[in-house]
Amino acid sequence: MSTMTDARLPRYYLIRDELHKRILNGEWKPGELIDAESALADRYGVALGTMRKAIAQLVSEGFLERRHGVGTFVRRANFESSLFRFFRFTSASGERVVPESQILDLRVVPANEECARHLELSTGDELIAIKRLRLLEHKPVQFEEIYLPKTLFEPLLETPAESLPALLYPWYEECCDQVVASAHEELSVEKVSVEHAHLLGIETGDPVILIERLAHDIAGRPIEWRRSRGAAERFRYHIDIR
Amino acid sequence: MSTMTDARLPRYYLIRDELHKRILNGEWKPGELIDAESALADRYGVALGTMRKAIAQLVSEGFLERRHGVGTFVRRANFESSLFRFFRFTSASGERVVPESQILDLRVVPANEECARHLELSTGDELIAIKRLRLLEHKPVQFEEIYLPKTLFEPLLETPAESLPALLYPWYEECCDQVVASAHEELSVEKVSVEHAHLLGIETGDPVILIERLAHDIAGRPIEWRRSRGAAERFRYHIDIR
DNA sequence: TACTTATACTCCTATATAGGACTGTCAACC
DNA sequence: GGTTGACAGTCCTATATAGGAGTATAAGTA
Repeated sequence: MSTMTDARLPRYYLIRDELHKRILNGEWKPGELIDAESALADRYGVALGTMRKAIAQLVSEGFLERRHGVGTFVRRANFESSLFRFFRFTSASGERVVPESQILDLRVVPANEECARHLELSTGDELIAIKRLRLLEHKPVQFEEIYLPKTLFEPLLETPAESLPALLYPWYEECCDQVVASAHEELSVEKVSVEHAHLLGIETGDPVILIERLAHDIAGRPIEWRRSRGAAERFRYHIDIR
Repeated sequence: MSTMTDARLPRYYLIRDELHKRILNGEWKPGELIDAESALADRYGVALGTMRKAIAQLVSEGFLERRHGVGTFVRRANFESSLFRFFRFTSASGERVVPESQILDLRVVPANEECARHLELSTGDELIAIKRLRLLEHKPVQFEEIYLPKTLFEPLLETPAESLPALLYPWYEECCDQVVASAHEELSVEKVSVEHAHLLGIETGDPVILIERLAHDIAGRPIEWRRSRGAAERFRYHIDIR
């Protein structure tokens, strides 16, 4: 709770930290109304403008939300938003679609060197390994290999594979108490292997997009390593430069 | 944008519009220093805080950039995030290099439907079309097709192709008074054609990354349409989410 | 010449204050 | 009972003012 504030930092920033702490330690819960900015300014002994700047900071960081004439609220965590950058499938009508999931394999395996490195484990540590196809209109669009540290995802082993949902992250949260808060994605292209061509229903030698993806929890610990392959043909990615 | 200011809008927002106009109409060019905020506050007859808020708005929109103790500048496009940066173009010593340019063709052509659409011209309007190879240690790594509206780039036609630099945007700025202020890039993958395979020195059927880029001036008018192809093997894109 | 210092300019933080704009509630009215 | 309107509470805009912090340049000094 250190008020050992570094005096060289601006005041509004120190107050941002104080408020931030009160959110993180649960004093103000998601969705709740916090004190009025004028009250907070008094309470912290700063001018209104300074308090507003501190709050504005937290708003821009996504922790708070203001409603004119009503109050300032702790923002509900908004996962689901788009922790995926690539492979966002859209239907003919243009809206986002979640491909169905068909589990091909689910077993406990010892971590190989690559998985261990990414998940920050030791080679040989137990992992849950999932292989699955993602389908759109019953046609395969993606083949995924997913690796999870067994210690964190025990409940998954007591779940029949058929009842795992297509969207895994909400399920991780509900059943394993593991929240994915950030991710790193790497995209490359390869010529499809015979095995993958067969799974994806494309010609041998066609290009596939390979996405390697490491997901982290709030504390930044890696909790899921995933490799997805899909036909490159329809793939598009775009960015704006300013 | 327009001075038909709606008095119901906040003042700082109206001033944002005024400043925005001065940027768009070229009074302040990209990279240039604008007036001090105190001077602007006087000039527009508002308090300093109000002017700062207007400027903050434009900063967050990416039009301006502040430098403490120095001044406020019109922001230049930052190509750090360009998709091109994810091609592995490194010299033997390991540092990033700008591939050399070898012009294969430069001529005036009538716009086809696709170019006309992107550049917001009419089919048949005159374009300057450039085809060139990008080389690294004398080996081709990228093939580019570039289309420019002839009316904006006349000086280019009086320049011998050999003397065009590898980096064109600074040259556009210097010789044609055209500043690239933003761009849109789209990535896709294709199996290389026989022609491109030959140019790039790769096997027929190998995957290539196709990047299409539309560059705009400060007012948002399209000024260059570019299509680049490079071996997918050298390409690896990565991104942090959240 | 080479280094230090002054200084003048920039943006940045912070205060105190006044009133406007928006929202939800509750009492008064028809 | 349903509508209206006052009201209190919230965030929002705007002003005026003071001094701090960072930067570049020019003047002064060894």
